[in-house]
Amino acid sequence: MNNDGPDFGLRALRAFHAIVKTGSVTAAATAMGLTQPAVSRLLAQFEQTIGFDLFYRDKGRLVPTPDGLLLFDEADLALGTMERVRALARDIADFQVGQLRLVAPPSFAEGVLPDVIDRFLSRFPKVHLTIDSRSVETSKTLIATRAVDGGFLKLPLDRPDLTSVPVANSGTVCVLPIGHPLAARSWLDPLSLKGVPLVLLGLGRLSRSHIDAAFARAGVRPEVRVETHTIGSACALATRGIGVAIVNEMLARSYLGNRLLMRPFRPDLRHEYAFVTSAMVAPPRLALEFLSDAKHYFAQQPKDVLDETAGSPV
Amino acid sequence: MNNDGPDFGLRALRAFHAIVKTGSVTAAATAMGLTQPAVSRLLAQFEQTIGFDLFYRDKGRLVPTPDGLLLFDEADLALGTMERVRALARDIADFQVGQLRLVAPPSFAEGVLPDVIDRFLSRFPKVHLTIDSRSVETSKTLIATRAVDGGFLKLPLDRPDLTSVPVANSGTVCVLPIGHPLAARSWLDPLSLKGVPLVLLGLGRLSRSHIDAAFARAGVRPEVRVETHTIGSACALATRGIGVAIVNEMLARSYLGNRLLMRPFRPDLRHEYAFVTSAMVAPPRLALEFLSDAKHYFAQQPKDVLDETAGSPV
DNA sequence: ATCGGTCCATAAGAAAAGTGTATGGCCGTA
DNA sequence: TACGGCCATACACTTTTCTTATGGACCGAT
Repeated sequence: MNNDGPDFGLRALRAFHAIVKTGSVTAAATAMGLTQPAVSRLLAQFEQTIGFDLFYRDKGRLVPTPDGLLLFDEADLALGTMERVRALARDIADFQVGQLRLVAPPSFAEGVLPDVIDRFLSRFPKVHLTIDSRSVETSKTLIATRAVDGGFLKLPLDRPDLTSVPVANSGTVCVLPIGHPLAARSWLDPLSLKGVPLVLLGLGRLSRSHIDAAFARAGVRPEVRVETHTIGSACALATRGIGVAIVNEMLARSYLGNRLLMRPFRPDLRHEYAFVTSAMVAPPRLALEFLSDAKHYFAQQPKDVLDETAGSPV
Repeated sequence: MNNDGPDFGLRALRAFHAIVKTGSVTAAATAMGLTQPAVSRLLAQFEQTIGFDLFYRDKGRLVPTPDGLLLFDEADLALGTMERVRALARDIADFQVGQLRLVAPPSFAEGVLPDVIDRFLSRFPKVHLTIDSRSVETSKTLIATRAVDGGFLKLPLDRPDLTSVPVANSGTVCVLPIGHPLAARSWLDPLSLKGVPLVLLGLGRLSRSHIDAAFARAGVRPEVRVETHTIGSACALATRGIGVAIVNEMLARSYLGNRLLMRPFRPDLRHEYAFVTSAMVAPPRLALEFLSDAKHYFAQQPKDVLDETAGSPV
């Protein structure tokens, strides 16, 4: 590196600065939280290092030399920027600055995340938060490559380069408009849905195959009226009476409005979501903080509509 | 002072900076002239001080975290300004920057100083040099109050707040045009100057009273044709045959040209000049350097015209 | 003039920080 | 599997830096 020129410590420069500012070694010492001899030595050593006197010793008092004043201006600047480094380090440590990039499924981002985000941002107002919605595979790649800091994905995960922490566990419900004949039942199963127009989503996704399997086991052919891809649209269709939507309960709640209601679907198909980060390295601290908020949020959410309506049908 | 925030050393910051720049602890260590464990420790300690990780430990390699990169930019700046402080300190030590303000009598500044200045400035090209000519009293005050760093004054000095170092010792000569009748003599005294038109200077100054006293002792009334105030003008008058000038020999040399010559004046009235600084504090280093050049200059000047023409008259 | 207070410098021992050598773990590659 | 590069830790040693104690110089006041 640059090895020319005198090499002095930060403390020495600070001592010099403080002496000029306060006008005496003693005052500088108290200002720095040191004893007077310590500062005296610091100064003496600093002067010896740079090779010229910073102060006249005038009857025991220190008076800056022209050289000293010349150096002081520059030292003032340098200490200022050092102070900025310290301040920045503190801010980073306190999450006063920073950036967090996450991915989450659209329904997750629309439904449950806003509350978590609200809490998170109130804790870290200065943090820049980004939440994208991508396809599942893209999300996994983004997380694994650390193009984003983390994200919410549905379990199970098939990739070893991802680390997951389960945060939410939801059942499956049927969403139907108020007044629908089946609304009288406290729960629904494939048999009870025989011939009933359905709105299903996620053709090709794992959760969808579970539904299909449940119907198959019951010997019922599902009357799929519409295939869609977001819970929001499925609920919108259900609202208009186009069909009964069979969806993730937790995510459906946000879209119920006042014209829809839920009834548990049986068998109990579970949807488990996890906060996922790259397995390569430790997740960013902000990601952990966000995860903490997410856990907190889910911890105080009603577990399941099944719990609320536990009991026998009608 | 500001005691909040993490306090880390310059070495730690430099180590962090070097690691990011070189990409590895090992490379940073060689760049800093340290061993790898030393830098490793420095980094570990730095991270502990600021409270968050600067690098991912990815399979044994260090990869900067976003936080680390954030801090790096600021650290880069700070180290840059620290480098500027070091450079300035070095320049000050090497007299690559600085200012020297002196005072000197006009004839001094015109006659002998240019050579000294030449030498001084060739040694310290970047130094800003100021030389003023003021009245003797003003000069003393300027020096004593350190409004200027030093100056050349004629001895003796009557003030205890000034420190003087004799640098030049000159005799008194008569300056007369070539072909003047008295040029035949190898020296002149009041008696030989009886009735000869004279050009004298410094009415009221100490040296003038010495000349008057010499004439008085010889019982000769000086035939003063012109009173003037600078040696330059006295010589100019002498050139035109207006009168014989009795002046400081050393200072007169610069004004002789090719139409004047000097003859020692007897009695031998000495003019002693000293480099004067404030007695309150040590003189600035640049003043001492200038003094050194002045001494060097006078050391290789012919001592006195008396020495050259030592011998008997005619 | 002497005394008390202030200020700076130095000495000496103690505490802290920094450094080098040695060593071990981890990973990628031959 | 062995080797080489990289990082972290352990331990002993050196250097720096701190505090306490002390002395000298100066100023103002009694």
